[in-house]
This record gives sequence, structure tokens and C-alpha cells, in this order.
Amino acid sequence: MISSDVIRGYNDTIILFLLLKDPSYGYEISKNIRELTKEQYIMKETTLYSAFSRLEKNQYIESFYGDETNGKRRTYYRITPLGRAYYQEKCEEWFVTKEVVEKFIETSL
Amino acid sequence: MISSDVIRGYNDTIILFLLLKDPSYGYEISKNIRELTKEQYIMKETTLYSAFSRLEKNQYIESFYGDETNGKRRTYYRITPLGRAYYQEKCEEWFVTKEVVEKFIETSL
DNA sequence: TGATATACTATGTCTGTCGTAGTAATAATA
DNA sequence: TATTATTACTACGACAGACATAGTATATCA
Repeated sequence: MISSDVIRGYNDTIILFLLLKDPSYGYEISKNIRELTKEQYIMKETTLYSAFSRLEKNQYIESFYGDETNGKRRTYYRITPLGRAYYQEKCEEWFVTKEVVEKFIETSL
Repeated sequence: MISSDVIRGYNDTIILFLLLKDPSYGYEISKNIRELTKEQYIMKETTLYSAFSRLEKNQYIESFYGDETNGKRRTYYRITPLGRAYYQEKCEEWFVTKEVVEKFIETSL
């Protein structure tokens, strides 16, 4: 399991990635993260939902209600053009970050 | 310049790396980081010194005073065996982290 | 009927980063 | 000789993000 401080700067990016193709909602995103990483990373519920509100405040995502008639009503999120631009920036930043961190990692220990 | 939230989980690792060979002190470590990363990452002074005290509290490093007779007396830090073990762990964790993050990064945008 | 899965919200704590400011000594420069 | 820059820190407080805990509400399944 990965300590979350490491991932901290990428939680928003992870969520945005999962919204690139289709809108989604909390539970589904959370499940997707778990499955995609084979349980190597599990985003805490509170972390996820607080990320949603931050992303929405920044206008990187928009919310709307699902029309499911059964079950509790879901809040769906859709990525905005601004969100896509931000996602792209973070992807570019990632390569720089990786380079920087790897200057301090010994591969041969 | 990299946003520090991204590096957050690796500041301690960066410092430990720079102590692997020889003891060092704040200013020198700070300079080494700047130079090694070609100014791509600059650790803030307060971040650095608070990392020192955290690392010392965890017994990953030990401090001692330099014997320079001129200039302000420096506090040197030496990595401990526990620190080396921790450093190694973080290196191993890094590869997992990288794998995880890259599941959410689009290379072709 | 009770457990489990879904789908959240609210509240408060903690940690690490960082802004700001201050202290103190030496070296360089005008 | 005065002041500015560089070195080498310490103190304090603010803030953001992660997370623990708890609670609400619906549906499904054994």
C-alpha cells in the first residue's frame, strides 16, 4: 500500500483521468481506482469527496444529478474544458517530477 | 518549477539520499538539491529544517556540531542505519508509486 | 430480519509545507 | 568604513489536503 502523501499531488489528476471519457460518480470512481491499481491504491471516501468539491470550485468538473429512479440519487461529475487543460498540465508536470525524484533514488541497493 | 505537493512524500527521501555518503548540513543540502535538479526543485528553508527535526525524532539521522572556528557554527547531520533502511524502503515504494500514477497519465495528449 | 453494498454528508484532527520575520556571523564591495 | 550579500539557522503561525469517525438513506440478498 502506498502512503498517501506520495500520491497527494495527483489525487485530482487521477479523478480527472477517470472522467475524461464519461461522467461518473463517487462510488464508481473509487471502484475504478481500486481495480485499475489492483488494490495498490485505495482513495479514502472523504478524500475523494473533498477532491470533488475542490475540483468543482475550481471549475475543473461540473456536477449534475443522475435520473436513476431506484437507489439513492447519485451526483455525477463531468470534466470541463478547463479541467482537461489542467489534467494535461499535470501530465506534463509528472514527467518533470519523475525526473527530479529519480535523481535521489538509488536503483542498485 | 514543481508544485511541492507532488514532492511532499519524498522530501525526507531526498535529504536522506544526500546524506548517504557523507554527513552534511542545511545550507549545503539545500544547495545540492538546487544544483542536482538544475533549479527544477528548490526546497524551502523552513521545509528543510522541519524535515531535519522530524528525521532526527524518528532516529533516521543524528546531529552533531561542526568544529569550524569561523562562521556561524553548523549543525551537521549523519544518516543512521535506521535511516538507510527507511531510505531503501522509500526507493522501493517509489517504483510502485510510479506504476500507480502512470495508470492515470495519458502520454499521448 | 439483519447484513451488505451503494451513495453520500458533516465535523474535527493532524501533518507537512510555507510565508514572514528575526538572529548572528563572515565576506565582498562601494 | 558602511552596507549588502551570503551563510546558517530558529520561531511562529497559517493553511491545505488527507483521513478518522460517525451518521443518513436506500436497495438487495440470505
